Amino acid sequence: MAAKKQPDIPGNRATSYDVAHRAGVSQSAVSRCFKQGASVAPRTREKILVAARELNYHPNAIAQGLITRRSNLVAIIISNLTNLYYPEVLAELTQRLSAQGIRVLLFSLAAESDVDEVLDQVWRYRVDGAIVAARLHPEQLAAFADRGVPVVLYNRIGAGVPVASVCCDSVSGEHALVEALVEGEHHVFGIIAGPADSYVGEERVEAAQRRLQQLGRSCLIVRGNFDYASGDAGLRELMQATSRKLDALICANDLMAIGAIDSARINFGIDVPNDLSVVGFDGVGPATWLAYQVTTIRQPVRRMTEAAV
Amino acid sequence: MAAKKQPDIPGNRATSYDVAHRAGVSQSAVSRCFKQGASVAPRTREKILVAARELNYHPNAIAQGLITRRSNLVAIIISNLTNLYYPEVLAELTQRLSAQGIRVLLFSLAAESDVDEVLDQVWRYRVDGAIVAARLHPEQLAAFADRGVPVVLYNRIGAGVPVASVCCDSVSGEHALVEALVEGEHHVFGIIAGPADSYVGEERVEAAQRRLQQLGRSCLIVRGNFDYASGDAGLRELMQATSRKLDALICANDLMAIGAIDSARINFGIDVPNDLSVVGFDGVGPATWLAYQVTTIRQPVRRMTEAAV
DNA sequence: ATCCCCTTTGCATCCGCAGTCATTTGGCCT
DNA sequence: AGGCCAAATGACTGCGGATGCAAAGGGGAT
Repeated sequence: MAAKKQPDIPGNRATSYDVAHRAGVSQSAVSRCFKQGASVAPRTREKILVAARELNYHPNAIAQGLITRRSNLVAIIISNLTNLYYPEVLAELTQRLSAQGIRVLLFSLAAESDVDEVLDQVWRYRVDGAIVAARLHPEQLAAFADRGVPVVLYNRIGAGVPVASVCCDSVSGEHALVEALVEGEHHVFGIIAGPADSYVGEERVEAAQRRLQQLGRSCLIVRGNFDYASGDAGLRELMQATSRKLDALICANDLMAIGAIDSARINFGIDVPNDLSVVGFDGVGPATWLAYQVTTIRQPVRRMTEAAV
Repeated sequence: MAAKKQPDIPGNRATSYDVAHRAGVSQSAVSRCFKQGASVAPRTREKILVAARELNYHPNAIAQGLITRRSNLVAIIISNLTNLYYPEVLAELTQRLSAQGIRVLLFSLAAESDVDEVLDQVWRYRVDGAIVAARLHPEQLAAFADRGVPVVLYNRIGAGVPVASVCCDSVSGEHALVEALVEGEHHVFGIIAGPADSYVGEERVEAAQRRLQQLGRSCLIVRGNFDYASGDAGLRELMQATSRKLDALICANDLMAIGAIDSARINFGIDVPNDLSVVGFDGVGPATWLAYQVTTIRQPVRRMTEAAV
């Protein structure tokens, strides 16, 4: 008479015991039934599944995580999601991880200094791994190692610490871009680099610069910070710095390339791409828009994420 | 002698018992120490905190979740992250929720049909709430209610079911846009709508259309599906359908507006904005780029997310 | 029919922590 | 010094499910 549990009250979810009771078996049987590969008689399994459906039972992942010590969670830490490039990566990652039965715990940083707070949370949730697209101090990286949490750095590299990381092959990508430009009879080269502390930015620029030298070309370099506005700013700087007519521009990422193109057309009346060729790097969506058609190296998002998994 | 636990082995994390033992207190004390508002003597707290730091102890959120029945997790379900508009929202949301001590479990859908799989996971993790920017069947919505999981629909609305949702005030936004266009001496109006099953899309278009009628203007409407390509396609359709010179174009979102602008310039040689005014809706980043300067209503992301929390 | 072996099943225990209750401690007043 | 009350602390249980182990069941071969 005194029903301790009222199955109709919202939030009072069925447990494996409830299912077991209803199916007339033990809790272990229910547990085994939901763990594939376990030995359960077809008849029993059927009974249990029916009972589970009737009670609307879903195994409690929290409890599972507690006992198995596997949360099936990975943390994804991204410094600034508005980067235009990350959303694509993120979508790809979450879907791919989902397919593996792994859930994504997302963290996004308002400021780089928040990393420590975020990491605290990461530890608490006992994640099985982490994918990081943000700057990490060596000691933060070491913290992952201490706790046995696999980390994959995305387009970053560990400063002196051995750590897994997936990066696109910036070097050969830039080489290809430079070669294409040189073959296209371009002569006055400009480069808009990324911020000095960006690993990929530096790598790309260095690669481009080296190749240009090998091919006997020189170039001007200015710095941006990967956003749209710094494409504009970078172009202005370059225009001021050179007296000769700039006809090839290499940008460390697509967004700056787009900014530079817009600026060239609007502020300087330059005909892109006829009078000035602009190349970027990333292959983000907008680069393919009619107005831009930036030549760019599309980062192999798919393969990169696969490797990350 | 026989150390059962070797604290140095990675992955073997300290528990509250370990901390208690080291600090010479009971496990309860440790627990209380990390729960603010509990009564712990300052001296004891100090001892515990020292021990915790030495052992690198972080409370296990999984175990906490199991016993308190609060996971401190919210699910965020987004159908297509590449929408350009969502990343901004997502970043804002994660940061805001983090500030509240709530973590984000991210799900992204490859296809609308995957919703049920995703929901299964959502139930398993016993999330405390969910924010959904995807189409949900009424029965799916009902499932949330059954389980007592608060849902917030983002720019969607429940089909006949009462449910919390945050939306931007599309109606007055569109009214304002239309009025601005009419005052600007525009005469031939075109509208590129969203897909028929998009709630916000329809709402925006209807609002614009109604206002145009009130002001004695008529317009042509074609459909798109919110992406860049359909801005181009929509414009082509409109150009074909009307003999008079189109001079005002209203798009249901920014991305289509951008697509239309590019198409107008490149495929039709139209001078935007001098010969054709284009307005959008969203206020996504690229809309503010030099080349576009789309007039748009910026959705109040900040306030919307706050409301969602 | 008997025996044997393999598949099913149930029991008991543990994962790490929060909260309940009973006990102890310490401060303070008379 | 004795007594009293509130604050501080510890033993204990349970959240929901996984898993080792022993017991029970079923089928075939002899």
